[in-house]
Amino acid sequence: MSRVPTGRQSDPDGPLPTGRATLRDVAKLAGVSIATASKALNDQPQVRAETRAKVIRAAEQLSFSPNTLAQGLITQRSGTVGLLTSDLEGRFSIPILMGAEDAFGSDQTSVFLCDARGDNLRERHHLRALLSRRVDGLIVVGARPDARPSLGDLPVPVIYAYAPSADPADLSLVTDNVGGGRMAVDHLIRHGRRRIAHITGDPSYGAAQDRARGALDRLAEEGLPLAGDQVWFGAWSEAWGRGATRMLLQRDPDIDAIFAGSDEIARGVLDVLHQEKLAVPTQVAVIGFDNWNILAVNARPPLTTIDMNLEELGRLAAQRLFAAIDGTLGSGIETVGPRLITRESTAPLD
Amino acid sequence: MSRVPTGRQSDPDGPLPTGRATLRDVAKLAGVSIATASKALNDQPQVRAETRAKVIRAAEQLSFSPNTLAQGLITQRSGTVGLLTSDLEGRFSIPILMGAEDAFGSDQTSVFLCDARGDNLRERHHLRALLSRRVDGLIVVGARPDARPSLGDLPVPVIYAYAPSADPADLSLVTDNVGGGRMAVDHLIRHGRRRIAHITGDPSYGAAQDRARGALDRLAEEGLPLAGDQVWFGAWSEAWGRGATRMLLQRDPDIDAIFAGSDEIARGVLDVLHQEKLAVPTQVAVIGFDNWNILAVNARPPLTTIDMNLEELGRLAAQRLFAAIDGTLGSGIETVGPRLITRESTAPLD
DNA sequence: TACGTTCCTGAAAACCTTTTCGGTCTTCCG
DNA sequence: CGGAAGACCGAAAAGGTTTTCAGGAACGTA
Repeated sequence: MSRVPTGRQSDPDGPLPTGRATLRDVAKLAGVSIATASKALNDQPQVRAETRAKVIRAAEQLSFSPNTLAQGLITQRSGTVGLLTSDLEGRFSIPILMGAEDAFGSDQTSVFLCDARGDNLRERHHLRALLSRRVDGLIVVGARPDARPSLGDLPVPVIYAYAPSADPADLSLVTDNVGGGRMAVDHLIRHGRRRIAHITGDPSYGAAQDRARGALDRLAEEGLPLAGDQVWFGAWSEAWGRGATRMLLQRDPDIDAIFAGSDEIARGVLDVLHQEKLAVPTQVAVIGFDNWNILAVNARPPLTTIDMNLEELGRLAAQRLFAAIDGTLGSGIETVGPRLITRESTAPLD
Repeated sequence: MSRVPTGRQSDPDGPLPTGRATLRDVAKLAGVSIATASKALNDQPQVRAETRAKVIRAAEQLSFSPNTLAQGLITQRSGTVGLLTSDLEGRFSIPILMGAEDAFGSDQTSVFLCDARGDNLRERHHLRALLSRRVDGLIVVGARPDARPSLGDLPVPVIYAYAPSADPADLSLVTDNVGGGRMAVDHLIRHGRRRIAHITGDPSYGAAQDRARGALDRLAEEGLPLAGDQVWFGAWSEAWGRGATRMLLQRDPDIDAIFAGSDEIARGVLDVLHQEKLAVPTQVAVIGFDNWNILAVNARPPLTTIDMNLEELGRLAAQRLFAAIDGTLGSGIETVGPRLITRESTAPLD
């Protein structure tokens, strides 16, 4: 049974609009006025069932599809939002984007994607264009999880995702890196590991600091020392994972677990452990961070890791934005909890 | 020196619109009619310089930004295009998207991003929504580089990128996999390799077949046999790369180069070569395919690979689309040539 | 038959901009 | 000084839809 597109909604079963029929055409074909046609298609009550059926049939015949531009003009709502990102190629904006796309039903809201490529000027360009297009709201995804400058006062609600706004009056949604670090170490401890080291990336990243802090907190609670005497900060690369692991093993050959600050680093760690004939996970357990599938699943053995729940973050951003479009927007920083993905690189110690 | 937004263009130096001023407001403030205001801001000639200045000043004061919806309604051109993809998480749509975004100047055209997640119904949903939004054109990015069903006749031009349309009346832009395979083997031959093997992915992928064909063609030209007696088809994974390499070495320990059908596979190949104490590139050269940075750059040693030039493909798609919006669209399949990225995993044999 | 309800329908305004076309004012030439 | 040409400006229509409000038809009741 096939219905006609009504207002914003649309019926996937109907034929695709091949022409450019307008409401006027539908009305003429149905023998009613434009006003009646509109009401019939939008489920307004003041139209007789028989008339409605006539209109619907006409709309189907012409495969009418309402002009959203005109609707937006009159309702003062375009049904679009802008997603302004700074690192499309990076792996962070994509899951967020998917989560957001998911949360806005496809026929309710469409997403304009803009990549500023880290360039401030380009960001302003995009912003101008989006506002000109009368987007109903904006999601800003930063390149790295550290505070970024606020866009200031805009005529539409803005949500900062992944990278929080520097202005506490804005609403930001970020991942809980402290909790993630804690969760990683907790998992290792539960599996009987006692000599846990931590190799991570660029110390200028708040995320690196936060994950380390979470890890140290959890160790402290358990009265355990950090193996290797220090947090091994470096770079977010496999090469650093390899180098740090070598140094670490030299200083402290007795470790039984390594918490890597990213899956990339974890790959380097695994590589050197193999070289040194240390069995994973039986002798040394390894846990990564990010759940970057291509790296984690293909690792040898597949990598236990912390997933930052970025899709969830995107979904949440969309929901908050949606709520804010009518009502008023909150402020401050909200965090999204991480999730442990267990694979084979960690296992209970016998 | 600061100019006001004029028509479609906008000035990044100007203040961001904080309010919702309309042309009427600008006209009133400037003491002219709406028509004159419009003409002044759009660089129409029939307005005195002095008047124009007045209007521009007023527009600046109100930080006016024209309502693109209204413009679209009247010009019958929304200044938007839809990008309909099936694998956002995959690595293929992103570069294409970036190329396309790049080619459409940000203030000329904005991109609606829709991910159908491989679901046909969802694709039709998105399509309906996009047509309702009166996009000026459509780029369809398939999930894998094999022919996909055509969307049929639509009121806007459509370009199929990466995965060609099954209907030859459509215009498709794809990468040249045969050329890529040829280029990879050519590179190895030029570096003095004579015993070249090929390990690749799922044989049901046209891309796997095409790359293999290109490789074999080039070998034949040189009168060289394929080392390992066969093309090693399997899966697009590191694990297969590892497994195939082991089998290959058993059958033919004397190879001096391996062409991997993807960077993922190449990583598996490298892994086993290390285990077997075969030096790369001095004893065995390895070349990958895709130039997937995270895998290729971090490899040990960094991986020479074939880049499919996907950004270029996206840029080209945007250009073709742009041209088609006024004129008429071509048809058939156009290919984009690949590019060799030389890193350290291949080197001349002494 | 006249009148008050109830139910439907349609005319028209509104959203914001672009563009055409007619009108006014200046200027210059004869 | 009269008139033509040119420069500049504004009224109005158009684009496609939603929504308000007034009017018409059918019906029941007195």
